[in-house]
Amino acid sequence: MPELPEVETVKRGLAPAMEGARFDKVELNRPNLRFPFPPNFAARLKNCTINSVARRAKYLILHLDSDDVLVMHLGMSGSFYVENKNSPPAKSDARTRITAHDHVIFHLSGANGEHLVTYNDPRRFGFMDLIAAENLSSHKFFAKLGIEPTGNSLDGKCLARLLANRKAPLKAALLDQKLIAGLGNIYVCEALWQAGLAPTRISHTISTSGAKARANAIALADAVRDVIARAIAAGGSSLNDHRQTDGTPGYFQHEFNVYNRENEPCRKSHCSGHIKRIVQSGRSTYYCDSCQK
DNA sequence: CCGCGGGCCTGAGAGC
DNA sequence: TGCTCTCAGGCCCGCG
Repeated sequence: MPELPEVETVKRGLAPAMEGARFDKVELNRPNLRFPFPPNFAARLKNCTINSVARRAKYLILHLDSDDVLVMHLGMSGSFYVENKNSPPAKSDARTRITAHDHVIFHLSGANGEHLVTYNDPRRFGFMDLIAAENLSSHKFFAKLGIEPTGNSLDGKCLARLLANRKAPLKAALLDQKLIAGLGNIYVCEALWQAGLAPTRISHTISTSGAKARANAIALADAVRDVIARAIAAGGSSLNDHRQTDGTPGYFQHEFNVYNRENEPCRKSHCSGHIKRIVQSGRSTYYCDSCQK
């Protein structure tokens, strides 16, 4: 599922139930997800209090009152579901019928009440790990991550610097977490369309030298930040697996301009092109070859 | 160092 | 109905 906007949506959904709360019990329904759980996983969490819920790139990070940090990744199909133990869900609740692949259940109690937080992940590409707090920033998950596309720090100049000397097509460069952290297949396609740039274009042609290349860099940086911000505001995109923590889907898929729109008309004003699908580095790319240059 | 392809898993949907 | 095939939002590893 999840790219940055989906993980950010999940983070915001988890925070009210988790921040300040204590793990009363951790149930594991299998020994591993993508990787085995770390040794004594449940015991090391039990009775710990969660100081804060954070996100870096597509990782969820729970800072605890112990020496451990709980790091969680949703992989392709992971989702969390939050229930208040003392107020059962309404009959119309979006999730009640789904129970297969509930691999981890956190039992929590805190100032906002008692909650069950359930992790579900059909494909099990997600994982959970405990990392020593003092080693967090140097850990291999985080040491090489690039800039966050939220806020204002990713501007044209910064982006041009990241793309300098790169021969890979823009699509591959934007997917590289070491350059920009958190973009995935959907939002890269959407940002390139919004910026009017072809996904096949060689990265270093976006640069700080020359007025046109500079304008391209600014347009692309603006498009990346705008797409991510709008997707977060919409609660992310739900194709198959992504759910907000109350079981409802995200809504940004209704705002897709290219993703999953093969053969449909381009939505850029005055463009009469149609959306193409090609494969780059083994992944689908959707774009308009009429207005993306 | 850089860029690419394969593999990890299950499920949904298309085509026969 | 049911089989087989393809594809899916991520990431790591190893190769050239």
